[in-house]
Amino acid sequence: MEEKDCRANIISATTPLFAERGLTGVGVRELTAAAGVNISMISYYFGGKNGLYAAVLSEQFAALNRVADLKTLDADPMAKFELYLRATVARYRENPYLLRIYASELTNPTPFFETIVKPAIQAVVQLLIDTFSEGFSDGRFREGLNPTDTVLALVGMINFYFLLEPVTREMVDHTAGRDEELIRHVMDIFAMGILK
Amino acid sequence: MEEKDCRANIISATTPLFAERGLTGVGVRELTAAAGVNISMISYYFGGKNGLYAAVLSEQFAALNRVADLKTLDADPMAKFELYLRATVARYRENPYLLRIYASELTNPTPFFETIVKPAIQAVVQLLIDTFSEGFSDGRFREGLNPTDTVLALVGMINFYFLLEPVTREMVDHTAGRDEELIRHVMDIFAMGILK
DNA sequence: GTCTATATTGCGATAGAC
DNA sequence: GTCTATCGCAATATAGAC
Repeated sequence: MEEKDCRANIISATTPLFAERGLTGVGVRELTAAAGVNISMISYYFGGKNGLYAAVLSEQFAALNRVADLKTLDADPMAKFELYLRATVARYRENPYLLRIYASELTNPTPFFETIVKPAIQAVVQLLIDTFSEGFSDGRFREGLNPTDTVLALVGMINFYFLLEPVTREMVDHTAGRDEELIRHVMDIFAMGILK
Repeated sequence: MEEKDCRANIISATTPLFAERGLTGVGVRELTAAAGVNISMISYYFGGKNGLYAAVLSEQFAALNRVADLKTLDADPMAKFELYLRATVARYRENPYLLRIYASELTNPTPFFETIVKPAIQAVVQLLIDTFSEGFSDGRFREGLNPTDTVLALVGMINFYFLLEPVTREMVDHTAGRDEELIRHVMDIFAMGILK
């Protein structure tokens, strides 16, 4: 296998293992077996298990950075919030491992939390706060709302819904077919909750 | 140290380590060093590291089971939702490690997820769904609301707020002094979002 | 009940052959 | 660039002394 393919192949084959068991929960032998490569390839391409994990993390959070496209968009704040919801749901569908790695870094941070994870999430939250402030100064939202709390409420509704999937699997339909209903439902509560 | 004290001491001293680094992220040497006991005490009292972790998990989720008190309470649904919020916030203040272990089990489940974690969370969610249904059949809530989605929105707003603390620490005051404002804010959005 | 000492296994990393 | 073989270390667990 040539270099570029091999590197990418190792990353994609090991992402599910890191997502399900964490950095410390999986060993290099299992990682390389899943990728179908020799054990020494991890050191060769990534300088070690931690280096491979950092590469996995970078790839995952690159997807999150695309939310920044909202900034350049010319739309009113509520439409932007809805686009955020849609982008979030779409991202979790395209990439079923992102949320696990995301939440795993929040609860059991590795050395890469500060450099890769935290800045990426902060950028999204800040973008949403700016969006809220825009609508607030236009007088669209109720008085007395705290921008950060409001934004974190929206972020929490959608993310925790997916995070709880292992627990609520038997209580609610988690297939993509219901995504549209979910988005509408969250937007519904949020809009009624904050609009004048 | 006598038996009962020693057992309890090991559990309380190792809970922070398990919470911050996960079951696989910490070794028995470090665990026993933190508790100030000999390495063999883990096998003696708990039959091994996994047994200790299970004991830690049981203790943590016992706190969660106290939410079931809501069931016997004679109050209207919105008051019950507010009590759920208050109980949740109080629980995370009393026990700063519960949420991390909780979320860690959601993302990187151990063998104890199915037996200890999942049933405890399901009971809380089901209780809130029943509370919602009660208010819905009394005609208090807007038509078109899905009970499960609505309840998960509430659960997500409060839990994800705390989960994001490592990221939002510099953006928002996370001290207990602001808890009352947070609860009021979440209840505000939720009530406006679902009431007729 | 608590200790030391050790058995056993698995880990991550790499030297060196090809 | 990819392999085998192995090094050095840390892991969990426990036997057996006290």
